[in-house]
Amino acid sequence: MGRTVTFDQNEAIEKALDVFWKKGYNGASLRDLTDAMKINSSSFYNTLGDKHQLFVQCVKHYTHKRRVLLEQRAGTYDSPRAALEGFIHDVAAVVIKDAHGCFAIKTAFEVSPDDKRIQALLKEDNNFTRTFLSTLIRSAVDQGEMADETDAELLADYIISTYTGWYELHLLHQDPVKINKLAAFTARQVLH
Amino acid sequence: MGRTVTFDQNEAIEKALDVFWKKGYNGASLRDLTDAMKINSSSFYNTLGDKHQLFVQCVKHYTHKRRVLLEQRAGTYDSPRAALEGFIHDVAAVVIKDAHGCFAIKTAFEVSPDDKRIQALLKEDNNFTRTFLSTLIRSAVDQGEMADETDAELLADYIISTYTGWYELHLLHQDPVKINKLAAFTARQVLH
DNA sequence: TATTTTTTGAAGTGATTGTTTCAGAATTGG
DNA sequence: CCAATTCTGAAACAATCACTTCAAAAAATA
Repeated sequence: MGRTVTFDQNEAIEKALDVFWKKGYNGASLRDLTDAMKINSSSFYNTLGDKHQLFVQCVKHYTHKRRVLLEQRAGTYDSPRAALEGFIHDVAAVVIKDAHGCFAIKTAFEVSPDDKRIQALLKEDNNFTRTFLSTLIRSAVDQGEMADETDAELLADYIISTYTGWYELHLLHQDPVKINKLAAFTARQVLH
Repeated sequence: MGRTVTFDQNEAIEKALDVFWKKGYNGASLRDLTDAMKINSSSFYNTLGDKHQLFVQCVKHYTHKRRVLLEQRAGTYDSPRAALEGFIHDVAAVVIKDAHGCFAIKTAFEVSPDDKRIQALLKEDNNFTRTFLSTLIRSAVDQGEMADETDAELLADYIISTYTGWYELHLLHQDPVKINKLAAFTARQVLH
């Protein structure tokens, strides 16, 4: 047996994600990426493949991390209605925090129309969030916290499409108050 | 006097806009652009400036065109409430039609954090839409078509942020029914 | 039509793109 | 400690990037 790889692959992907997040897929050069990952390009091509494969790994890493976070948070609430309200305000906090917007949304607009591999990953991530929300909504209905005639799927899509817009508004105006107001308004609308 | 420019500058900008719209700022090469515009690169640099100046012109062209269309449509309705409802369904139709999403939103995510010139243009466009909507809402309130306590600014931001998300959903799922359902739901929520 | 002015086409600029090559350093199992 | 194997660093790859140069073609004025 020969020498083993010295650098942490997961750590490298996180560094690369930062670069892609900031500069986008086309805006990030391989030099930007290898500089951030602190590995030589030969090591990169030997282990992680090429630029596109790295990007796929970054998208997977990002969506997986969000998924885990989502499930962790959900467990801390003691009613589905409270979980929904918590979700909406959590999203607002993330929108305000992320300087370059949501990596998934950014990627959806930049590469997804022409890159079916990436599109499939983002679609899957989107479906997960929708299922997560619609399940929560159905539980709330079952427990009498929300009206019986509520369309869970529709309301889930509604919530998702609403907060997507918050990212754009924050990118342009950088006004945290505006985002928080919108979140409060959305919570009121959804939970009436 | 010498020779005059033979190509139509406005037409060239429209062609360039198509390329930027499809490939993004970083994804579009100068070859892509001059090929689409059907002019030589020397003619391009002599008249339109460089890549970034062309992009600025494209953003201006796009936002201006939308602005004109918005004002035209608004005149065809006979009540502010009907105009609001019409606006929401018009947006849904555009979302379904545009293969690569809204150029302004796409650009907001791709370049606006690092390009203050572009950010300012998009912010201005966004402000125009908000003013347009909030004016409409205030008129509706004045005419007794909407509740007195309505926060016009907030509701305008709410509508904008909601339909931004429709673009992303349509990019990923390409499901017109879903978009129309969301539009109908949003109209119901806003106009209750 | 002659002259002046400007545009145009083709080729070429250096820099950067993503990717490869390969010799030598490093680390493993025997 | 040796030999086999694998990783690493630096240099180089062709292709493409945004952009320039310049002579010749074209058109406007006189």
